[in-house]
Amino acid sequence: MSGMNAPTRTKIATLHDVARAAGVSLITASRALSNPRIVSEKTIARVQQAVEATGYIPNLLAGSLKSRRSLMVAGIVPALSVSQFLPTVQTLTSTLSAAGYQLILGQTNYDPAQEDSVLSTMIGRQPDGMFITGLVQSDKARERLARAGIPVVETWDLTDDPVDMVIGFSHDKVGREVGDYFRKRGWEHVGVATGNDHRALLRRDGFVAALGRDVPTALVPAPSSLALGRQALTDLLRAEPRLQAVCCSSDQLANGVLVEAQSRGLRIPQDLAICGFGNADFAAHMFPSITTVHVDGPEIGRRTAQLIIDRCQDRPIDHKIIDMGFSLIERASTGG
Amino acid sequence: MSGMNAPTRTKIATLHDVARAAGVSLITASRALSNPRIVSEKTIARVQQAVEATGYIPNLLAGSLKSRRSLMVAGIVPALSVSQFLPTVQTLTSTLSAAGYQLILGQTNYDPAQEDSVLSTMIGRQPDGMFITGLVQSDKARERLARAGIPVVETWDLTDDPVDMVIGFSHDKVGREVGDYFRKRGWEHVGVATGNDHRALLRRDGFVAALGRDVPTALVPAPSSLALGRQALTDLLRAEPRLQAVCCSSDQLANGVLVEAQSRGLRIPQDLAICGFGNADFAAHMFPSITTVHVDGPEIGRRTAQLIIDRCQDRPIDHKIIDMGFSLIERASTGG
DNA sequence: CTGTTAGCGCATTCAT
DNA sequence: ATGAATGCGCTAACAG
Repeated sequence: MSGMNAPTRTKIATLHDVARAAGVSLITASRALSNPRIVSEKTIARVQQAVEATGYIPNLLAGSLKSRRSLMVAGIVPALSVSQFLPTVQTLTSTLSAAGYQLILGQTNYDPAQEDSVLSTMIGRQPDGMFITGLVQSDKARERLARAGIPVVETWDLTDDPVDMVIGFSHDKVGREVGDYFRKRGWEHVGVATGNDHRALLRRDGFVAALGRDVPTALVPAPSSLALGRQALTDLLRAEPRLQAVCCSSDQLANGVLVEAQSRGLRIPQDLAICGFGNADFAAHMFPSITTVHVDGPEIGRRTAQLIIDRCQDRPIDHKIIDMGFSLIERASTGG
Repeated sequence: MSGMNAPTRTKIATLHDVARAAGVSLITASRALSNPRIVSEKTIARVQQAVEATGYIPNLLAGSLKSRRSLMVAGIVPALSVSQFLPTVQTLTSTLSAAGYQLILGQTNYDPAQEDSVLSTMIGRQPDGMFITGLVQSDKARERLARAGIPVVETWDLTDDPVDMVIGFSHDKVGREVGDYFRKRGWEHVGVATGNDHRALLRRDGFVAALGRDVPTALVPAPSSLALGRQALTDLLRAEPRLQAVCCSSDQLANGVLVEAQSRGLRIPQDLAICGFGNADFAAHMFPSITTVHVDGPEIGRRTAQLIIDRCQDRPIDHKIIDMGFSLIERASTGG
């Protein structure tokens, strides 16, 4: 099996071949496929037949170049493994797909330099719109995006000054609401387990502000995981053996804290209360179920897609800044 | 804020503008950017400066059309939420990215009709290669892929007759190995919790074959989740109250079975043994840790990327069929 | 309803 | 080391 090479690239059918096989002009073949209403039934049938016969698949690169519509939307995520964003990307993809658009995904790995380069490459592919998790930080990137002249939706955060549109919620407010909740429950010895990404740290700041005092914090690298949650609780218990409650920056971390607690024979919530973030699919079904902050990820994806589609079809947009809000869901892990 | 419209699309700089600003010809500007070795330093500097001044971003659509290299690789997954494949897609993306290629993702939602249409659209975008989870089923799709004349890698399964290349493992063998393990452990009352996707069912068939007798089976819709695992155990216990061990088609399901068992006060593994599949990141860190079948997902992604890159650069490929194998990892959930 | 002409932005010839 | 011409495959604009 050594020395094998690529299959011989047989000549690929172009629209030209289809037109010839159908006995019509190039443009008629083109219209029969992309705008059939203005072509006679007979012609359409003959073109369809020619397509079958030749195995023609339209070259979207060429079509997009001429029509200036690529039917692609670029999406930027920190990493695919950040499961937090998956439901959003999922509905984004489906909604776009239903309207004939396709998503091309780029990863930044939480690295600003990569963000800039990925963004440029993406723009170079001439997408009709752009989805971004978080806010675009660098001024250079903001300007490039603005100049691209396409709809851009920043998500999972809020700002008064988006590149174009923004749809998300305030991480500071999330932190404060959880902080208030912890304060009201009267726990004295509280800890935080948080990823080191920008938005998680914003939530932690809000949490601390609402609590009115600093608290022991276990900082773990993003993306977070169950294993990191176990480690975080281990660290927190070392720093504060009397720990009563832990606020986590994700449900994955909360899950890890829960498992580590159970492995130490701690009862949840009597010995240790746990709060997560994100309302992941498993949070409601753990034993005990996990108190968390619900954010409507799927809806963010759906509305982002709709905003982009509307813009592409020149429909007016009502609001450039959309606050999706959030809600604290009290479950068994905090005795709710 | 009503009636807002798209930002006015300012004229976007093309290579023509850059060339004019730099006082060189179009092609010299092109070479300065994409093949700088054959251009004088002075010229390169002037072109770079012109790029900065104009904010030029190359139109990759146009470049790809002419050069017949899009630097894109298409990937097909059942759904992004199938976390099983995420590590593979992750390394695939990174490895491709390091070589200058970008991944465009398509979802089939486990629907053959969607698979065909997504495949065509993908081919139309002129990718330089294609990654597919599972084997391509329909003959039509196989032929289209073959005609596209690009490297195609089917993954996470094996076959003697791939469209082009295949890299994965035998699901039948996985099922048999787990079945043998269960048989040797001497459990009498055994159940299966499985997703209803093709590959999971292949593993179940192997499991049953090795066990030598049929067993109660809880069938859940793909993609599987913790909640579905809880439901599956509930169903299995109703069918067989004396249940001693459960074989699950994913670690997510196994996790759900574990949680449901714990919520019923069952001890793992004394009252119920559990085996998963996939060796998800959390499997080793659960309490108790989950026995599972390890598959090297990241390596599948890496090697797929390498195969595609090698083909694109006309390097010979050693093997078109690569068996990655798998290994049963015995952990606490089966008393290992 | 159908056809002709032109050109999207770039890279691959071939020339110098 | 640089440039002029050509065309990738398709669709928008204007004919008929």
